[in-house]
Amino acid sequence: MERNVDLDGFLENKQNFIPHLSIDSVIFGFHQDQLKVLLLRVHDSGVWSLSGGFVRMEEGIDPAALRILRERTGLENVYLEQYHTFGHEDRSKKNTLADILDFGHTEEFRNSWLNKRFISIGYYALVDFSKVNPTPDPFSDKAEWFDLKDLPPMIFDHREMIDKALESLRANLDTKLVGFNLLPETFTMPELQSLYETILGVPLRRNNFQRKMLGMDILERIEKLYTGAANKAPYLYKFKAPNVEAV
Amino acid sequence: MERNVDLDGFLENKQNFIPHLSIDSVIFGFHQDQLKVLLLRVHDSGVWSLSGGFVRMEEGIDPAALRILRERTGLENVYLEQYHTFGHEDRSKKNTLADILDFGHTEEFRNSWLNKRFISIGYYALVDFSKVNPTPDPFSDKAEWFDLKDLPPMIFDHREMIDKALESLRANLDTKLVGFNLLPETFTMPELQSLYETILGVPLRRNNFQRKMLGMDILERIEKLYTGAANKAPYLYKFKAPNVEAV
DNA sequence: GTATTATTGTCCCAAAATGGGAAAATAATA
DNA sequence: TATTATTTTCCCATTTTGGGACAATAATAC
Repeated sequence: MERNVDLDGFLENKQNFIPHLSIDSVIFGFHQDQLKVLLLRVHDSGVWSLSGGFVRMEEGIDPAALRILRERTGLENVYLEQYHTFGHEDRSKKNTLADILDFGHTEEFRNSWLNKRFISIGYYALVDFSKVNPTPDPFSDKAEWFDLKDLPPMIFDHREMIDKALESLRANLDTKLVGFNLLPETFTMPELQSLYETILGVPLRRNNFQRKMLGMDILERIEKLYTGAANKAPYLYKFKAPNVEAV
Repeated sequence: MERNVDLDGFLENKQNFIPHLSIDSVIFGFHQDQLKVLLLRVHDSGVWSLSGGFVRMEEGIDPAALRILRERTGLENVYLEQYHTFGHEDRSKKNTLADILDFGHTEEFRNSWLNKRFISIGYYALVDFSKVNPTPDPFSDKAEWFDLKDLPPMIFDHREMIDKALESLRANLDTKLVGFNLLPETFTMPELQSLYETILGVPLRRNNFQRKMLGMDILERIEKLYTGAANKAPYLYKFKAPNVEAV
């Protein structure tokens, strides 16, 4: 079965990437009170992967991660954080690309640098869901958001990479005040609370949550009110400090 | 100037290491109320480095880090934690080995895989100072403990690697109860407090520190008392949970 | 208009955790 | 037996957190 997958120069590593080393990013978004991750479907398969890529010989790893992210989302300024490097000896031995992609030049692929053992540097990105333009890469034919609680089969160890990214995000949520990067410019207090509840996986109390957030003096209350329903309209807030600092 | 530095097979990568990828470990110890790091002196130079090494083609990165650690300290079971991967494009362009080591086969070295750009996975280890047997590696002629507040000139970006490791250690100190790995089996409360004060860099209150530690129900009080001076002898404690869990 | 309903925003008090001073205990020495 | 230095415990004031109740308000129902 011949599939028209264009790996322009990839198989021969014409772009001069560092061998055995990759970058994978868990792209988090928040939509309809759910935490989402952007995944790529490996060509004509039921197997999905994180947004990944390789590091050029003269390129820093942070710039490489940002470049890859730009290509998958269209976004220039994203909050990005390196959280763990995955290097178990057989992390890429299950659900390998060679197993999934059986297009024409299979033999060429199996022997190429792409089919070797890889150590992958894990990043997670926090983006404004509505601003993302999901774009597949040469290994995939589709880019789609998935609910974190309903993930599809995934390539390699990408499932564990997501789990660990969520763990890191949780740990950083309070200390680094990082959640705002998942929301649009302005938001209501219930929206912010829902975000925190979803990430942490626990319900929080309205009154105490509001007290804590306002007490930190990081929110600016926009005077205008929100369009609404048959009840009191919530205020809109914006985050005082500019979003996006990490990396 | 010809120096007798034996890099048996290193220059030609006979051991089949993954190119462009290294591991560096910040080995922390605690001695005389000071936080120490174990450093290696690059052959006949005033420049020092962390304990580092490379990953074999079929070897996981955690086992590789443990192997390197074993070679430098003689210890089998050490608390080891991966904290950050350093991959700035010119992180290895200052104080390079080629600059420092000017032994006979300089030309061979300059052209070898060792003199290329490296991405380094950073670990930190917490060890019982008294149990370590410091041992240099093929690139160094001396292994020595340094006070964290009095570090010598260091190769590459190893100084920043230490700074960032300390940052991570501080962040993990309370949540992961990791400090006990720096002490011997049994210790007194003032010793434990001194450890915390030294790592965190702030003075703590005796009474409240003790309340907090005892309140967590992780310490077992050994009934025997400590040999002493002209005052009340402190109790000895031991950590209930077995040390060494990470990695 | 007035009452109703569903939320949001605010207030208050009890419980728990923390800061910080002082007293009790004790091992050696004078 | 008193003194000294240090460890351990106790206690109270302050701050933070948990949790219930009430006031405010935007649309709808009457």
